[in-house]
Amino acid sequence: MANPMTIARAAEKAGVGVETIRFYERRGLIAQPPKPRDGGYRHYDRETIERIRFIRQAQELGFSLREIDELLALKTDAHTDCADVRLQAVAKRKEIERKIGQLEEIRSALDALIPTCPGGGDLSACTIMEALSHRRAATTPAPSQGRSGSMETRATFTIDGMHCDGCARTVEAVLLSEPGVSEVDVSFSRREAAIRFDPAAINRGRLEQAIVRAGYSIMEPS
Amino acid sequence: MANPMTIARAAEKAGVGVETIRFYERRGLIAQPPKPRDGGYRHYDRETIERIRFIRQAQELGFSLREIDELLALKTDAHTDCADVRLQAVAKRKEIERKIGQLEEIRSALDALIPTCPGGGDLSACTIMEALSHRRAATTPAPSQGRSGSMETRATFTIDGMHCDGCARTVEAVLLSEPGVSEVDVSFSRREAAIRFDPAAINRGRLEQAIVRAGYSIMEPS
DNA sequence: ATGCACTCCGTATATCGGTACGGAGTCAAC
DNA sequence: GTTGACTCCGTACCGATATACGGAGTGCAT
Repeated sequence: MANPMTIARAAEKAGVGVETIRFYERRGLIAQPPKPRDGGYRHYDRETIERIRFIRQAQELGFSLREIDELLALKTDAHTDCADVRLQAVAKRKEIERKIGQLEEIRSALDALIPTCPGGGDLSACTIMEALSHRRAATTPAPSQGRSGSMETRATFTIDGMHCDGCARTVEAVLLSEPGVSEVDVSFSRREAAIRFDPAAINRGRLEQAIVRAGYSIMEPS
Repeated sequence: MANPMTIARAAEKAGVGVETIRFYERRGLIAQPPKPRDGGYRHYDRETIERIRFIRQAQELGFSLREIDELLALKTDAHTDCADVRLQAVAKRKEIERKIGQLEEIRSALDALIPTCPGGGDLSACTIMEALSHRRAATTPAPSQGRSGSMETRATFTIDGMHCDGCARTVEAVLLSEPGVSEVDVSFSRREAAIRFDPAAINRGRLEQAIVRAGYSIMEPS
């Protein structure tokens, strides 16, 4: 390559800050790239960029930097078996599952609490405050979520590869440009696209194709 | 009470550590209890113990210390309406919900990844590693890199509609998936795509089409 | 040969919720 | 009146994941 890639350009390509790269180097996550002469600038190659992207990807899957360190060590170790990696992934899934469970407990505690609160008036009547003061769970069945019977055809996809709200709007635009699509709501945070369309004009397969053509991918519900 | 409650006993009754109480005092979450004489020991009353328990309860519901601070301020403010408290609880519920959603995304990403992994054998076959390296969904077959050694041309486009580095990588991926494209460098900050391609296999027009299909637009060079 | 942007390195700072330490003071019992 | 447990206070540290700053050096274009 003609002009060597210095840290700012590498950071841009990898989608991180300059300081972050230096931080990763200090952490030992990426090797300090060779400098032409003592005192010169670091030159980054594609490998390193890939490595940084690997780190960010793994972070998005909930791996900590320490775990990513291990993952990277596995990667370069010739003796590593695929099972090792799979094991890590499974363990991480379990951990995520546990965290979800905890949060769901909290949620249902709040769900139990909120409806019993009068929602106005003196604090002394506030059941939420009371519950916080004396730990007692309010016992009210949570409002059930029942909704069915839509006239229109809808589809929901979970989409991988969106990086920001702008991506979500891009996907929206792409879908809306397909014939037969009447309404689209793409959420970046939920990684979801909800689409209303005319089944006579278009089908799920074509919608998927449009998304994939735009550079994103569909995650099949398992 | 006959014998006054010093910090260790208070901590035990409240179910926290001694240092934690001192920490809460420094944070202003609980008032520094009166000391009998200058230089004496703190004496704790039941109120304070209650307050500490309140803090722990709220923490279990996912409130941060800062939020608890606000909650406690509400509690002592005579003008507080119950609706204020309820509002906090509802907001917290929403936040919890969002966190659950994020974790569920991570879980389903892992769920998509794990079953496709052979679960044994060489790392090169590991779809999990691959997904981490190239941020493509596990279900997508990896296109093999072919290198045709012939004349290559470069093209540069200015692109409108990219919102982040992720968008830039998306465009990169889209372009790389076109036949005849050998190297792509998309910069978000410069809003530019530099492409090297084989003119026998593809032309500028088709490259533009690919970008537009992905939801971005080309700004014509004047 | 000068200017300017970039980079280097070490260090400091930020958040969150604590925990630990060290030296001095206090309290109660023996 | 001494011993031993407890407490006080300030301060430093933990772990995670970076971000910010400042002064000196480097690379490149004019």
